[in-house]
Amino acid sequence: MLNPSDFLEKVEFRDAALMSFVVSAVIVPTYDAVKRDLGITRSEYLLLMCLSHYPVLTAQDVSRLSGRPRNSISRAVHRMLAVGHLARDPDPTDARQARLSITDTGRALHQEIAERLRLQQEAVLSPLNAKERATLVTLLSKVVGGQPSVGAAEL
Amino acid sequence: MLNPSDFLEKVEFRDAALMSFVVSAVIVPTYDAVKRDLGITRSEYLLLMCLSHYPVLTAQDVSRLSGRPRNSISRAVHRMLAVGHLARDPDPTDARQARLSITDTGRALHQEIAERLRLQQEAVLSPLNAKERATLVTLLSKVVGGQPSVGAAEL
DNA sequence: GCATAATTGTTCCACTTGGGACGATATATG
DNA sequence: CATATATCGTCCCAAGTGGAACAATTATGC
Repeated sequence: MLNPSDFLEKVEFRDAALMSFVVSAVIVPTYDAVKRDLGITRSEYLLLMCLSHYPVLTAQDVSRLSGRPRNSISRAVHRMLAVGHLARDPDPTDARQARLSITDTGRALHQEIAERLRLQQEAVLSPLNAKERATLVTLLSKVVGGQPSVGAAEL
Repeated sequence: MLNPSDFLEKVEFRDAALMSFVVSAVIVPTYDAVKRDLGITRSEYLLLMCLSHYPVLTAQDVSRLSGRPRNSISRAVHRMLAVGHLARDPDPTDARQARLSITDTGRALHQEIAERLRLQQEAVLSPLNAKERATLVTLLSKVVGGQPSVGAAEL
């Protein structure tokens, strides 16, 4: 029977394909489960994640951090506002932008999702021991640090 | 100014995020350019890639190899047939399925796209020397080989 | 052998996505 | 100070996506 991983021995850009395979193994099943169980889309989670790590951001900030277009963030903001995971206050110094911050329920939701992703990451990377794991992170960090212009991760 | 890579030091699943960042740096700009210059979508390229590595496949085979749903493959097959990058012959032993194969122009197109991806991969991974590169591949292969059930890479 | 189940490829449709344009506001320039 | 330019958030719309149902065909079970 044909298998998706058969490709990894043939593809012309094997290193990237291997990494993509590993990333997908972490993210895809987890997001499917998150969407099914919690009703949260990827854009919405990215929004919560951004606000979990920065106390106040504008929608534009989130767009730049996450690499998603502004209209996607705008939609996510409205949904998260409607369910109370977000607070929005007008910026007193600039009426164009609004100051977004996460609520307690939003933070709890983020932690639940992040924990799922972390657990799946541990499961996928379990074939590596601690030293190998450290080496992997070192190498990846070196690659990221060497990029001239930075895009965004497709989390 | 906020930067997408700021996240990589904060995110709860850093290893996967680092890998995702690197994969995106290879794939996203290249596919954008391929779509702009050559008018080929990701599903269509995946179809050509599958058929470049296997002489004859059914649409179902391509679906399983690429991890895309069958209707996406069906659409891609029709488009690639229309522009002559694909040939389709009925299977004499099973009238349900059709035998797909790539044409010379399709193969040339695949090679053009694969070369672009390979070049971008080399640029992104250029911070690593040959030994580091080999270590990275070894570690990634170990991870992939240790997965109990295999999904698909999001190429 | 015949009814039932499974498989292939396709079509339909609801949903998501992101580019472009827009009004409102802020900044830069002359 | 006035006008042009830039930025923020939003809305509209075309394009892409994948789930579900479907007809045609093949495999399976009794």
